[in-house]
Amino acid sequence: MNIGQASKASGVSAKMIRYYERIGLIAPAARETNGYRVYTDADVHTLRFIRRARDLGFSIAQIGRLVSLWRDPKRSSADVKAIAAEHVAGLKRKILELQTMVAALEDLARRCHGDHRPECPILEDLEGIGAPAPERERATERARPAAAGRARTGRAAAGGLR
Amino acid sequence: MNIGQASKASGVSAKMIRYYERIGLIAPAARETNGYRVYTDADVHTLRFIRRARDLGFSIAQIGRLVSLWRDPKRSSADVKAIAAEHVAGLKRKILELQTMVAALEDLARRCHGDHRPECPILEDLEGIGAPAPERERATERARPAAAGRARTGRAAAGGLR
DNA sequence: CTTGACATTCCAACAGTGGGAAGGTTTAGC
DNA sequence: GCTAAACCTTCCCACTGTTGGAATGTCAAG
Repeated sequence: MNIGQASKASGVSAKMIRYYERIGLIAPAARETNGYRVYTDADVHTLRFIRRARDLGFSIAQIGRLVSLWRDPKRSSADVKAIAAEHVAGLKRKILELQTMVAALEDLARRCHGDHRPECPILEDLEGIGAPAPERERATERARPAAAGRARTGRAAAGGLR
Repeated sequence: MNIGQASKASGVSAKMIRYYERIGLIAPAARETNGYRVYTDADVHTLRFIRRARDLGFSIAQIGRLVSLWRDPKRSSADVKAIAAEHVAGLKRKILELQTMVAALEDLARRCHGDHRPECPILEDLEGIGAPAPERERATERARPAAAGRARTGRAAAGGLR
């Protein structure tokens, strides 16, 4: 089976299959004399596993661990469950973060007339009008009780969630 | 004011300030004779605006539009509101996507013993045991009613959501 | 033999952000 | 006046995944 067939059969694009091979998530495929990669049904099975795991939002690193466990007959289901739990925790953190944004935005949007006039509570909020205290160094010293800091850090980390 | 002070005053890292300048989100800063960037209070104000917008999850592109509107005295609040609404819609889509994952994962985790034994419903799901039909081209033809397709596309796009 | 559908590799881009190197400046202390 | 620390500058790389394209090679059908 060529990469195109494996792609169709697994739902993973050929580009991604090559990428997964390159980063070591899957073993290098065998090659035909012409250099074409060859795939077996077992390979497709693995690719489908990966595809499904990606659909569930697991990171590549987590999928690597899941695949190892999957291949290991002596695995403990506890180890699998731990990875899932870790991932769920990350998802929930992310969801909360997004929900916080939605709540703030919907509140602002509700108060915005949304007409031809320029006055707009959304811009006023971004501008910092409604901020707790108007001191000069507000942005750093600000009351934002660690929420700001975590939002920052969380952003990079959360973006890395996937 | 040097970039370091502007960074502290705005809560935007110096790295990011330079980056925002490079991609054109903010105008190139004036330079001192030594080549150092100089910032005014107005610049810091803009940076704080951007910072707050990032905290609310707006993309750089959206922030660019928001800043333009902010600067435009003849703006319509409707335009601002539309950007916010667009963003909220994206956030909600993302939240739903993540919640769907959480629901599936929690269901699987609930059914997983999580002990020393290898049997694991989580791996079985990933493997495709519970899949609707075992035909060869399941993954592509699959009933996954556009949810998979959107998840795929949505992933790149959603990753790009913020 | 040509054409089209494959395959290959390599390079770039996306969104943001952090890290660091290699170099120039300024400032404070001595 | 010298030195060290704390700045600043530019440039390149990394991350996460995924897609796109270019340049080139191969195979099958007409």
